[in-house]
Amino acid sequence: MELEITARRLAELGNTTRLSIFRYLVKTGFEGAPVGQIQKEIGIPASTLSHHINRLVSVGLIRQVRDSRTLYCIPQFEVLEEVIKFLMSECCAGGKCSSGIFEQTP
Amino acid sequence: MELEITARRLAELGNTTRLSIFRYLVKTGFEGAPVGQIQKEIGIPASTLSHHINRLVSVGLIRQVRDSRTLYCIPQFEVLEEVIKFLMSECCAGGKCSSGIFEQTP
DNA sequence: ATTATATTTCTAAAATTATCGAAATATAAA
DNA sequence: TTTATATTTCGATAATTTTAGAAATATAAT
Repeated sequence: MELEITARRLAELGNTTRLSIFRYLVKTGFEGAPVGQIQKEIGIPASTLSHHINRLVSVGLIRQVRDSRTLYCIPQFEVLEEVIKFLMSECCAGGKCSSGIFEQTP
Repeated sequence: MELEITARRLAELGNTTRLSIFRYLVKTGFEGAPVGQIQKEIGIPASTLSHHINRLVSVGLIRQVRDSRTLYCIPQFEVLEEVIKFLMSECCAGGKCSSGIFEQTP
């Protein structure tokens, strides 16, 4: 179950366009950014952008809030954290990582 | 460039079968496991498994070492680390994560 | 040499994803 | 109420991925 949802989230992040979108949103922080602003940044047709944003929303990596005509996309840091945690579990946490830079504080 | 390769790696991890494979290998640690052992664990046809393993190899998440007839698959923790680092950059490192559990040691 | 084991390559079908123009919807401004 | 802005839905096509049986290869054991 957790593996399934994590795989889906990783898959959604595993596309250049979507990773760019998500990264841009992360850069904008907690307020996120309107779809139109993302479009200016990424430079793809609105329908294509909408499709990719929907996929990110579908796995919870983005939440949307409407302010009149403008639809804000807000990155869900907690969800990203869950993904990172999954990747780290049994790896860094288990002391298997070479560098140790991800050692969790006890 | 970094975004491209990271997206490809995320995409490879973003498949239930491959994530299971990779996770199993991570569990086995630095020695990794033979293809046949993975097959017993995951339970899919050899040709399908071979395909998925190849994809993981293609992005560097797995390295293969042959010992006579047996081909060992070894998880590349450093590569996984790179992926995690990318996801964390401008997020946790920038102090945007809610929990702070990923705060890097200064 | 023959047989057994481990794994891959080939091939082909089914499923999913990506792309984008055109039309539709929703909300606000004139 | 007409027009403009912001974004989505529809529909269709191209591209990629997934799946797996059958045949091939590679290496070792008998």
